[in-house]
Amino acid sequence: MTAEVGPKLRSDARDNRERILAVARLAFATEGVDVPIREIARRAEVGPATLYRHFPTKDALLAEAFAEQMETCSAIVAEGLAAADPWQGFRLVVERLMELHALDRGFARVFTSRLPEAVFAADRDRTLRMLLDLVGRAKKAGPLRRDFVVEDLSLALMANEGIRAESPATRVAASRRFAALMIQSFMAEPVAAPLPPPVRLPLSRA
Amino acid sequence: MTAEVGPKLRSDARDNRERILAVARLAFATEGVDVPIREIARRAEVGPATLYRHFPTKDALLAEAFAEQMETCSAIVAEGLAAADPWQGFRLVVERLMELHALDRGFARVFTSRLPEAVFAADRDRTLRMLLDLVGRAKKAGPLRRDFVVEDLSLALMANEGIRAESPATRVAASRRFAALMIQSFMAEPVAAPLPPPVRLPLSRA
DNA sequence: AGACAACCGGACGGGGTGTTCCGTTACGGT
DNA sequence: ACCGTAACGGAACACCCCGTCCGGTTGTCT
Repeated sequence: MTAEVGPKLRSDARDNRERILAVARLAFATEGVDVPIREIARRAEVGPATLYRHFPTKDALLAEAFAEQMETCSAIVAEGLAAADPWQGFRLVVERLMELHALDRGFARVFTSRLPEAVFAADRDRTLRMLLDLVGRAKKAGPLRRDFVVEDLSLALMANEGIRAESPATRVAASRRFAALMIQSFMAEPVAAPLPPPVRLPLSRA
Repeated sequence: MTAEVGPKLRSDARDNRERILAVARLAFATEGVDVPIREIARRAEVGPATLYRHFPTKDALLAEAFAEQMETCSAIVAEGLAAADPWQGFRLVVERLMELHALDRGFARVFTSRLPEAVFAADRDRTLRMLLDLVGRAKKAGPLRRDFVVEDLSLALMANEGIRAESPATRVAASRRFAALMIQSFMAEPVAAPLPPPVRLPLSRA
């Protein structure tokens, strides 16, 4: 997964490459995908040209930076699929996916778009297929409403992306409550369950 | 509301002003608030300077352009407040607010931000106060869950804003289903109700 | 009809972004 | 220690955005 040693890189080049990726991951996660390339280069103490030599385009950088997050997504769904109770598995998947997306603003954006041309398409489709399986089981087990479709989870993830807040902490808190609400709405024979604490959203500027 | 004749404008100036506003409303609604000023000027067949003479800043244009939408928001809540059944009123408010926000991308953004410095603050607060009243009644009447807070509606509106789609039609359709789901999750003693048709979201680029 | 004020639009300067050119540096094998 | 070459980074390119200034044009009032 994280190997791809490919062509032998010079030591300084390899260092730079990894430093750029680390900086980019942090920046994209906390500030979103709109962080300028130059800024990432600056923080990695590297010239813009160096960055472009390693990643021929911004999409390439995004793809590389989010590869592990994409992997995490698959892992989350796989884990949910492995749960004894399909409904609890589904529920867990929704909660953890939303938390992941709330923690990494950039990844959320990329996941619900098709920014890196088709780099993620395969992974995403694989994940969605697993999810389809899980949904089927959760319906058969009863608690998931029959008219639920996988697209509803995409919808929920997109919606989750709309939640903005000054700090990551409040964003995650808000996202948690939102996830709980969505799960409520996905139940076939719902029973009102307690929610995570409400969050006051102070109308950020962006 | 829509009067404010203020200083007598020359006939051509008044024409331009209204044309700019019409174009701006359309552009902001369909493409969001990030439409460049110059582009709006171009579509209104007017120079940039003319636009700036009428609206000294982009925020001023936004404020003026969305004034009527803001009014509509108040009207929607007022109407919900006037309904015989508070829960039906609340439900209607949620549905209509979300539809309004889905129809007007720019307004949704402005409503959940504080872009025009404090132009909308008063209206928004007034609307929120009415909403608070409605929420109280809907709780007292029973169907609205006790741990619901007004911030949950803000949350839902923000989330609604995250729903992107190529065409306004699919966006509205998706938003409608989303609203139905959210309403489900707001019920104190929920009973699974049928949902609007599911929507396939073809992963737009933006 | 004429004259003045108000209005118009093209052009300007300042700032920001993704991407590329090219002269310089320094790694690493001999 | 040496030197070929991979890798570097600052500057520059092309594009887009905002907000302003200025000389020409047009409406309106006498």
